[in-house]
Amino acid sequence: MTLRFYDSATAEVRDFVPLEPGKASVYYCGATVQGSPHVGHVRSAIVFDQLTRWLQYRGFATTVVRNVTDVDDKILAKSEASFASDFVPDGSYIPHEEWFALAYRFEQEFEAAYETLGVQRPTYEPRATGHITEMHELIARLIDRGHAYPAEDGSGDVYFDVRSWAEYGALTHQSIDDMQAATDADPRGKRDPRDFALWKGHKPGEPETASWPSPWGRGRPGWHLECSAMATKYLGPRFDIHGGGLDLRFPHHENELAQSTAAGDGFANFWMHNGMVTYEGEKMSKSIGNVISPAEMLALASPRVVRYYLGQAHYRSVLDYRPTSLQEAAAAVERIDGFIAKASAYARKSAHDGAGAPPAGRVPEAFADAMDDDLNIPQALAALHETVRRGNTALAAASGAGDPAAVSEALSEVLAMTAVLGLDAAGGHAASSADGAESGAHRALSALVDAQLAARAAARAAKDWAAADAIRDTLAAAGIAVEDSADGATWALTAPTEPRAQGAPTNRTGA
RNA sequence: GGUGGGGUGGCCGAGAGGCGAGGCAGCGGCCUGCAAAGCCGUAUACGCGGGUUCGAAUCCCGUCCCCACCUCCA
Repeated sequence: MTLRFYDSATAEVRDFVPLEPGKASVYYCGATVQGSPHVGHVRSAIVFDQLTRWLQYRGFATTVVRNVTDVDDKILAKSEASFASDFVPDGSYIPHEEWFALAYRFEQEFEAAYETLGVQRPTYEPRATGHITEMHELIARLIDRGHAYPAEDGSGDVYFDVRSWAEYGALTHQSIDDMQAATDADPRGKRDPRDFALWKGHKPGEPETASWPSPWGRGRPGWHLECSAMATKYLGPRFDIHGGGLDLRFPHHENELAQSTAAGDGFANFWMHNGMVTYEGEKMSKSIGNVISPAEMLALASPRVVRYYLGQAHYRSVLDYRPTSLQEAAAAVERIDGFIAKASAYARKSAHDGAGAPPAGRVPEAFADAMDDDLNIPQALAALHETVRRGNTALAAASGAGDPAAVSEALSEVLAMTAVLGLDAAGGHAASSADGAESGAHRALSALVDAQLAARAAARAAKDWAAADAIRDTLAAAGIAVEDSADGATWALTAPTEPRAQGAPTNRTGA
């Protein structure tokens, strides 16, 4: 099967033919760093990380650009509020914080969340404030071509002239005349209420530090412009894929497309949009307040489980979060990890030459076909679980004599699949407690548990079942699960997912 | 008003004219001292009403409901 993606602009699945053979260029919208990340941001990053990893697996030299919007109305407003006399710190915002300090602080929070959840760093991660000159050049081109104009009210704003561009609305298949007039449309110096700001004139009261000189007066960038300027700077006037959340399709991406194509650039060949995350059927949104932070999720489950959960649905569908969601994901992850741990141990044992566990190999054909088909992750996961089952069967068959070849093959395939899914990267390291995790505390615990298991083995040998079971129960109560196998007992810490996580996150705001 | 996405078994979640993806939970079995883990088996599922067809969850007509975007949002 050839690699195909759904293109939002044409509303169809098309073969992916890169502009340059063997290469792929991807731009996806990162965050406006005006607050802490929430799961929607992280889902989007995971989706495009999966895309990146799959392009890389398919052999494309992939260049990925993700922007940081580090100046905008909200960042300035949050900063301004932090200086107000009646400002109340709420845990996320602190008093007297300059806008650039606030933006950078949240940028680092985003980076930490991405890192924890195994999102590969993009090739480039440009900030809007670092590309003012490129934006000016783009604005000048648009004015020259008759698609932009300085505000007629002397505000210093520069607007894109939507009526001058017949293709405006092409991305979302809307015509300007059918669009509902925005309730807060501020006509100011606009020729049409749909015209959007490329450049925002500096206003009295706004910090001087958030303004830059320009041919149209001091000011700062309009939101949409930065993406056009930075995408074309790093990827060229035409590139392969532009991504982002579905809610960015309009107006953000529509405006990007309009300004770039009106300026004469080809811009994106494919538009890919990930679906929203909902909370029990309702969209998570800052304005509604029903958001769950990645931090809250990570308090309930390991990074690996959170990554699995956020990445398990098809990227275009809605992902609905419920209080039981993470437990369900944890069960699936434990099944996968259980196989990896057992198969790795088996491979080390059976490899008399000390070769150890096999490295990640090729992905099964069924998995590859699913991924090629517009990143059909749910179907790819079916292939993953089938391989795990096959591997477990091989392990069971091996308990007598063995089927090391089959175990080794399944393990290498499973490792390849988890690598493509980014599960191996989440949390910084694999979750297997059988090896790794060589902290002092772990060593100490290991010694204590091994002693307990030795005592239990002795009790079992003496057929003192009561004593043996008492030891197992004690360990279980401490969060240590014991598993017997043909060659002795193994133990593992019970996954951190709280079995009683029935209630909604307690610090859910609103409602 | 305009644009787009949905309603699949107890739950999550694929599929898109004929073989009941996969996971979780449940039930039966194997294994186990008992468990756990693992393996095998196990479901009159496709919002509702019509229609087309040898055959429809998938196509057509009608109908009900949900969600998103059109305003900052991943």
